[in-house]
Amino acid sequence: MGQIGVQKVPILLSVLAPLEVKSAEKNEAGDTKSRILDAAEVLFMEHGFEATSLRLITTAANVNLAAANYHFGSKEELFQAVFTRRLDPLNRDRVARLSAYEAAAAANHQAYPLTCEKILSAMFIPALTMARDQERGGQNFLRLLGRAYADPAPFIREFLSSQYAEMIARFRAAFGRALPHIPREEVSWRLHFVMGALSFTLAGTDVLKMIAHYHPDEVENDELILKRLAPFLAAGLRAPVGSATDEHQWFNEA
Amino acid sequence: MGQIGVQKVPILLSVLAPLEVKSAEKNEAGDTKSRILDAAEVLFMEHGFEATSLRLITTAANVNLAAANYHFGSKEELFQAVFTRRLDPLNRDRVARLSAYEAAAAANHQAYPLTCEKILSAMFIPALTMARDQERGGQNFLRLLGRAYADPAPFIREFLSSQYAEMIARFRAAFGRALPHIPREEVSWRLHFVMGALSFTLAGTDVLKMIAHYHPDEVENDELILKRLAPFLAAGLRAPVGSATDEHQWFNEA
DNA sequence: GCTCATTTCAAACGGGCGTTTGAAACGGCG
DNA sequence: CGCCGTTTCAAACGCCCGTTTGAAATGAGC
Repeated sequence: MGQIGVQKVPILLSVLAPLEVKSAEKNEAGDTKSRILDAAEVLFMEHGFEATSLRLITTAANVNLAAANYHFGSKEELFQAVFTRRLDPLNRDRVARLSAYEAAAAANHQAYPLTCEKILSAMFIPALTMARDQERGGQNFLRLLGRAYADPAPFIREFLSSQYAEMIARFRAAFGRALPHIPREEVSWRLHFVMGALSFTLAGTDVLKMIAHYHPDEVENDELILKRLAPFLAAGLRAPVGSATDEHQWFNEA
Repeated sequence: MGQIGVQKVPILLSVLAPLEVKSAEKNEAGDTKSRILDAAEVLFMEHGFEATSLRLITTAANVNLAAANYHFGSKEELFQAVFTRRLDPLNRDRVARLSAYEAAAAANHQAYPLTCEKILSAMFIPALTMARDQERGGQNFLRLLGRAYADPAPFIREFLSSQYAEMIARFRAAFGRALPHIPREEVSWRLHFVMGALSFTLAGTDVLKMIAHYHPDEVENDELILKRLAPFLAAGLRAPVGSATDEHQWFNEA
């Protein structure tokens, strides 16, 4: 009866309790909470937030319907839990990798500042590592992430914004140093475009499958896709900035 | 009683009927069908497909709930009607503009093939014209479009895919001619990235407002944003393709 | 073996959903 | 006017939703 209203109690107690790993006693992998998170990750990715019901999730996870509300409080909090589980470590890895690159470059005076390619690889390699690791969600989570970027629900936007704040600030600063001849504001916009192309690509929007006459084995391999995306983005980041006179070239001719 | 089952009847008859423009006799602009489309366009953009109810739409449009099903058949068909009304003319404009550029360039032998910038402007200018025209949906529709790209609902993906097929084929061919030294498959992927960055940008995902320290007047002005996006994309399209040896530069270093 | 906090469970609650219905209102036309 | 196809309307249908409830099961510690 005392489960709601003190939502974190189950979590805290399971931490304080002695570490009993209990092998795998349930039919599926993991305990109830993990099974819910795993099922929710896949179903949110496939159908979106609104179209995925708690009944669908708990049925797929083979747990009771009420377990979702018991462990996570609400559907929104479950959605956020799905993200924090993966996104927090991912962005920590990205920042750590960028810091490692910068430290190594600072030691070797010639290599500072970092190139755009090097900074992009600090963004991409952790994502690729995750995509290759089925136990960390594989490509499911990256597709979910790409789609969440375009979701209009306010709580999703605010949540992602807060989750990304630190990482974005670090990478904007790095790109600013890599592109000293480009105005800071332009760098900000280009970072925006980079995130857009990246999330759109990771989301795997089959809408535009026809755009790329891909080989079937490629679309299942994020690594090959990102190897195509990275040179594209690096060149865009380094592009000369459009001047006021370019305006006519772009938008005012006959 | 005979309204369902022959969904197009109201449309056909209104065409066959004598042209009575009837000024503006309703309190809001347009007839019932247009008012539903206008309200649906805004609400789908703000909340997405699943989270927008027909009751919300018909209330905002000041029409009876049943009018939505009477005129459009179902919620899905209403959604598609919202898109065809804007997207069909938009993509027709794009293809027509590209054809006009190609015809003009063919007359002037020096200017063939078109530059990437010219091809991109054939994609962007019609979108900008629409964004500036409040009577054609303004920026609302473009944001809706950007978000629909990432929507997982199968009927949305299939619908957009069919709506874009012709335009994409034409532009892929144009980019292929503009970039003869780049493999066709690579061009396809880069067109995919272009569409991603474009739709992500048009969707105006406030999630990443913090990425760009934008001036408030800029975020409301798609024209300025696209002027930043176009040079970025043109440079990416022209980027040297990553070779097998570049692989190590990107993803296998320490 | 009893206690008691934690977790699971079946059932229900209230409400919003897309859609359908049948009657009423409208409007051009013989 | 009376007809009849078209459109509007209030009401309802059946369904699924997120959440809550209170009891049953569980299991470690005294």
